[in-house]
Amino acid sequence: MYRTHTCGELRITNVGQQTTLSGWVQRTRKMGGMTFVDIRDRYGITQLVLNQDVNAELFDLANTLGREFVIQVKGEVALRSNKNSNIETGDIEILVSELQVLNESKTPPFTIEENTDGGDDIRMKYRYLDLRRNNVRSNLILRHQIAFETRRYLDQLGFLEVETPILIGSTPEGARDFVVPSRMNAGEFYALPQSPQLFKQLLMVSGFDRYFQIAKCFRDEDLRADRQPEFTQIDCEMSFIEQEDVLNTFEGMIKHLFKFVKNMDMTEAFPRMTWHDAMKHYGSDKPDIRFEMKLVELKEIVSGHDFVVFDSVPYVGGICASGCATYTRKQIDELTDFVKRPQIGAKGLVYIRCEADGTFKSSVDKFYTPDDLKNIAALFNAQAGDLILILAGNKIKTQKALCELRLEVASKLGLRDKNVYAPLWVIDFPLFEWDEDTQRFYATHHPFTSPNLDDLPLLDTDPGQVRATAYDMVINGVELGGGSIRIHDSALQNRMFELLGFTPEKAQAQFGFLMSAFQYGAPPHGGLAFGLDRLVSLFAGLDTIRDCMAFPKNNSGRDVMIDAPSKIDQVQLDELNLVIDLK
RNA sequence: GGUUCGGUAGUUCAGUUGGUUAGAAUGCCGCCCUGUCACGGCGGAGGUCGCGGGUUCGAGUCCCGUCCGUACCGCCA
Repeated sequence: MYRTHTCGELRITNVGQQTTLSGWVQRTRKMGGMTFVDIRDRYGITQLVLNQDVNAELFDLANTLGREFVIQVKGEVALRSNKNSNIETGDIEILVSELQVLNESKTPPFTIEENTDGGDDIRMKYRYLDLRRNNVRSNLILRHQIAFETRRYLDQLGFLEVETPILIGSTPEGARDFVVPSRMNAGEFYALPQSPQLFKQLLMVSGFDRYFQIAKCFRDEDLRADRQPEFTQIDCEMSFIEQEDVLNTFEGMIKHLFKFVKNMDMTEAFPRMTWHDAMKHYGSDKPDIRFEMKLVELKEIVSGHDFVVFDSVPYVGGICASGCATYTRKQIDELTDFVKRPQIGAKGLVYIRCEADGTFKSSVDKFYTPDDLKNIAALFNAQAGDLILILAGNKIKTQKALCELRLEVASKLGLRDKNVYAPLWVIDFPLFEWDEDTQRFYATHHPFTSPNLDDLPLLDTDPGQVRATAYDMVINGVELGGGSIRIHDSALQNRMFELLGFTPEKAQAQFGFLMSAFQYGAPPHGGLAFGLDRLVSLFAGLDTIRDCMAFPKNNSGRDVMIDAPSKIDQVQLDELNLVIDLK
């Protein structure tokens, strides 16, 4: 028997018992005639003690142990004379009577500790060592708990977990597909699913009624801290429901997870905000509502004062940074540089300082009287001591820039506390987005999203104004998940394809199976999907989803541990009828 | 495709205006140390300054190119 206990479970009540432990050497401390060894496993750390006077041979062996050696020890659990309150097993130690080295270890390239000395690069190359670290492992434990509680909640509500294929066909809309060549069908390719979207709708046609799946999804796009080429969705679909049913069911799921994973009670109903209001007040379709600082539109009030910057643009807006009137010139310059970065793209930044004495000081004093400034400040409800920051330009771009500025200022003010969770639903997304480059409409969500039935007449007159029955759940400015009520009527679906520029033939070729299925009695249905990785990283307070995945890929989509992707043998290429022609 | 920051000891980093033998911490090795727990003390080893070219009497440092990594923009229905 390798062990009778784990390295994390022995307590003062075990004193006097004989025990056998197995684990990794965390560290040894040599005191001369006495050596302490910390032995670690997934459950914790226990101190071993060896005394030269008691057993010199054992003592010498212990002094040869290196970090990360795998050892087995037997001995008596004893009370420590000097207790360590920092660890759970700190009241006891093991008086070692037998010691066996199960496996030696090379010195690891970085230390296996909470605050490791390894950078991301080296940690990813030796990810199996990185995963021995407490904080990384605890993220995976959290992930397990979330997945487990998700299954428990949905099972209780009668949802069935159904697996859908990984090797499917390519679809033109949406993200770039990962593609897999078919040996048995020369010259043809599978694609990996971007999501199980079509399959879950087909399951509704099959009468499965309530489906979910914790599903791997694949998108071949450039990566970010919160984007990996393969990621996991909690994918759900329901029949005979309306938007309200979906929102309630999955608001309940998130509350369940907060309760059973984070032990936090979320009793309030999640607020709902239309997409239109989200853009107007926050400049974003995923607003962070942990704090207010809403965007205020100023075009009307600031126009007509001969200030050409404001007069010549379609949109002027600002935010009020409370308590920031004390910002120095240097701090304001930093904010100006921030918004002028090419990624944000503002031309400049105008400020109005609401001084403590009730007067106003601004960078545009030349054009506005103290009364003008007072009226502007009133729109923000600004108090003495606040700082108003104003941007001007193209409406969408400037709102986006204000959104970034708002988040930046909030970060500086400490308003983005990771322990505070502010969820909401964003609803009433537009059904279509117009693309200037290709001069056509694209589906904002996807082509199977049902229009809001009240807006059906607009489909013919002004498609850009049609609202979709689509919804996103947003927490702390992170889009955690989203979905829609789907079209279940093939005539309406055909109309959608038409508006999206599909010819009937192309629609038939791409989605014929779905259109056929819909002719055999498709129930009204809808659903959504949550990003499991984002959910876990939000719960764990991580800045990147990589640290809640066991084996993530780097920014270039490489797995630096196994060195993938990689070249393949000519034999394999020949089998697949592939010729490499690098440009 | 673009923008930003970075690449120096096993690791994390410092390195002045371009100037003698490139430093620190940590890890590693050796010796000492009987109550440590980030133990402590003494000593030691350890470097293709990412790579290639250029400027210069002289380049870790300046210039050009390139590769790699990071965050972001585009992209991600």
